[in-house]
Amino acid sequence: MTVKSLKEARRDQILKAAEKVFSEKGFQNSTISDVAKETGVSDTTIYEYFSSKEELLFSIPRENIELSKQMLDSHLNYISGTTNKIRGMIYHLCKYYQDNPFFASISLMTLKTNKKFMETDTYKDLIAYYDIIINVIKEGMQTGEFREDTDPYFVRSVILGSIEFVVIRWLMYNCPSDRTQPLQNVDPLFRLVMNGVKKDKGMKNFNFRIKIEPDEQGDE
Amino acid sequence: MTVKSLKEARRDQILKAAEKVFSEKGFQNSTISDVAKETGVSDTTIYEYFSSKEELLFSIPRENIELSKQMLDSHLNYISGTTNKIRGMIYHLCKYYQDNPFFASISLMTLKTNKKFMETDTYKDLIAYYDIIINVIKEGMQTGEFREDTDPYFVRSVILGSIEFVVIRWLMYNCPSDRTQPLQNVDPLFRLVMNGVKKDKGMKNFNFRIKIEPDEQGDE
Amino acid sequence: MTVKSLKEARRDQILKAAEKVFSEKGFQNSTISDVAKETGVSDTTIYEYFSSKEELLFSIPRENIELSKQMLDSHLNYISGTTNKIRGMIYHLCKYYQDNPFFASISLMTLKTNKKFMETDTYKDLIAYYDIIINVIKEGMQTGEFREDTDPYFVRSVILGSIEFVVIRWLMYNCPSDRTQPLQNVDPLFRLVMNGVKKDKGMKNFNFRIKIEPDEQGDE
Amino acid sequence: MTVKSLKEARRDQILKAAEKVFSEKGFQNSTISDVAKETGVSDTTIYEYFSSKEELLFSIPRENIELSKQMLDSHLNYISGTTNKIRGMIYHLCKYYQDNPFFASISLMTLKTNKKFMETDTYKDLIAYYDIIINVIKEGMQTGEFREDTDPYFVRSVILGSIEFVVIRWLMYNCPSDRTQPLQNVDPLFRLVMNGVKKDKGMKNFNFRIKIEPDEQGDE
DNA sequence: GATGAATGAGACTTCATTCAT
DNA sequence: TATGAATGAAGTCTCATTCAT
Repeated sequence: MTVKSLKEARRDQILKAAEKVFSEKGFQNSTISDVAKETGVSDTTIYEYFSSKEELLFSIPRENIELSKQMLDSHLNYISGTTNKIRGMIYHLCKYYQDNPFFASISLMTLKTNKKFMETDTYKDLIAYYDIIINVIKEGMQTGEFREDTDPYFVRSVILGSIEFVVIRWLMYNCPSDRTQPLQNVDPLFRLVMNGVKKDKGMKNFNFRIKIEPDEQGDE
Repeated sequence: MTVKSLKEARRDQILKAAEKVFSEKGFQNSTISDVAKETGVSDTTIYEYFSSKEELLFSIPRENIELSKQMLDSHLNYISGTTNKIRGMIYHLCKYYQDNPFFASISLMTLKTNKKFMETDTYKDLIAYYDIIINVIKEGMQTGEFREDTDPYFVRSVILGSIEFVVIRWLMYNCPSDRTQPLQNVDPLFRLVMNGVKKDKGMKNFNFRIKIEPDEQGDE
Repeated sequence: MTVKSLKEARRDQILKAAEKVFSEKGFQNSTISDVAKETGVSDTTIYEYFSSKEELLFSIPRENIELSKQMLDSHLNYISGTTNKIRGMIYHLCKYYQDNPFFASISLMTLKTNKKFMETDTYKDLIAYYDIIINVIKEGMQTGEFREDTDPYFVRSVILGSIEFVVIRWLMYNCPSDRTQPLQNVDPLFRLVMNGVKKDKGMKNFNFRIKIEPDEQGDE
Repeated sequence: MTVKSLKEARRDQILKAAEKVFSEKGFQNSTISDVAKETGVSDTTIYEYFSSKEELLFSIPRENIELSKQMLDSHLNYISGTTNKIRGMIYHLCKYYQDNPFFASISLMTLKTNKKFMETDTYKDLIAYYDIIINVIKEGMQTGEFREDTDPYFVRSVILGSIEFVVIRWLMYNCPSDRTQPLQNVDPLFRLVMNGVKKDKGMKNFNFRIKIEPDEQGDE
């Protein structure tokens, strides 16, 4: 248990305010002054904690990523079986975005297409974070749960792409509490992915040969 | 065959230049002056053709969408069977982005998250464009090719989300000519989606007999 | 009877259009393009007739002044007696402004405070025009109708100042057809001015003796 | 005695500078940069105190009107009799313009014909200010000093119109220290107005009968 | 530690005006 | 004669950032 220094607390306040402001108005349309007002301090104070507007932006995901990663790790420990882990990951990603729309907005709508962000350490953390998915898929391939010809990177792209797509849509329509919520897509996505990667049960549990014989009556 | 007026030709020049500039530097980091230089005209001339920087931005996708739609329609005419049409669409979307990376960049990295763009007619055209996918999927469900419990909107999200994800990645790494190219994902994506929506061929479309024989040699 | 050449006719069209446009939007807020549109020609055509926007502005009063002067001269010929002439002039000034609000607006709201206009020949014409008032007053002083200590320039300032004041007010409220119309002020102003300049009829023109007798009946 | 904050002092500096600059070059021909240079600050600083060039313009009259009103009120307290008050007002108006030619210029040559200014609160204050004249005239009518058929609004128009006319002339010729100075017109204007509104002393103070007898010697 | 005050840099946009057809 | 096309010059305004208190 860490007692946060005042300095840290103030820093967090600013980060939360920036997350909100940037998320609502967009990074480019937000001013330091907006963030300062939201925080309740003066413009100058922002610069006591962050050297530039951009650094402030890039600081936002750091803790979110760490937190999300911790949560996911913790949950995966409860889960055995790669199939179940895949679902756990999909669920967690959707849930984290849904519970943190400000972060989702900044992450998916600002940082994702920011080349400078790609050069930060935080981006490397993000990449590392997403490697969990790769690892789980590879694990599934090794245990024989998943097909050998699975391309883990492609599968990850489908998972992340689909989730990000629905989250962005949801954000663009101001996060309605309806069936377009991210979490609604968990099981459909899980099933689709599993269909793609899982070995056919029948194929898996039995070794057999098939001889297909023309069916006399045919059926188009 | 239409002869373009000088005015139209100049307008197209500016659009092409803007597409390039906005794509390379990002919309917010580009200036009208940059576009003017790229076009080879003065700043003022830009305003003779577009009333504002934003209008210039929003004008970029219009023709791309029309063209892409025409091409897709034209190709789909050659294809029978919804399954094949799905592949045709995935192929076309990937190909159009891959062949037009400037447009891809603006479309996916700037406009996709721009709320004002959502209010334009062009956005409505885009929505209408993407409805093709819905219609094909529904068609497949009606003909019995696809499962009745398919959610066309979800499937479309997966298709578009996955494609957009890999295209953005590719763009962020400056469009390398390697296996990360969008078109590389066509068949994996097609197969994954088909696995999810297709009725089991064996179970449905054919009547056949299976003779299961003990496998002497084992099976890898 | 002069037959106006096409050139002259076109020039007049432009002048009328400019008068309207400048009057409605103000000179500074009007563009050459506005005038061109109002005239129904291209921007460039304006420059065929006037070398600059300012020259166009300064050309507007010329004909108005000439016309107004002709009309006034013509009317004054019908009038004998300086007193009546004063009224004629006040009437004419009010009437011309009331009948030509576009001209009034440009004259009183734009040109009156434009130092460059003071250097034009048209301005000299205007000065000459207003000298009519001086001359009439001086004439009245010579004939003994007006007091010898009258300051013609001051009187003219009162006449013009009062008229311009009420015209500007009327223009600022968009020329309502009510009692604030310029012509409503003709007689009040005439009377006031006459009170100030006329020799006291009783005191001056006649010698008489007064016998003051107690008033038996009282007098309210 | 109020100690002005630095902020207020700086604001006043800017206002004074703007008054001078706008007055000398005209509002439209002046730039924010001109005002900034005259103040001795950067362009941006102007915007710290005024949100736009127009707001800066509209802020100029506020304090002048307040000050002028205070001065007039204070002086009127020393004066008894509406006749004397009328003179006091004419004197004050002329004097304030003469002592504050920058303000006079902006007020009479820029704001007077600016429709947007008419929508400001400051304009309402101005209207209220000028109502003093109306009230004094009405007072004079009630006390019987002025004629019952006096139109207070017309009289005010004459007073203001005449003063504004001579002030503008004086300003247009760069405020010479000669007989064209506004204050030179105080008594002529006062006399003229009084002639128009005052009841004839003789008529008022005495009741008498006049017998007019022919004068044997004749006169003039 | 916090901030009030100030600013440099630069962007978008407007418009009078010219040139070649 | 008329104009379509183009532009140079300039101005307002914004904002991230710094400095001195």
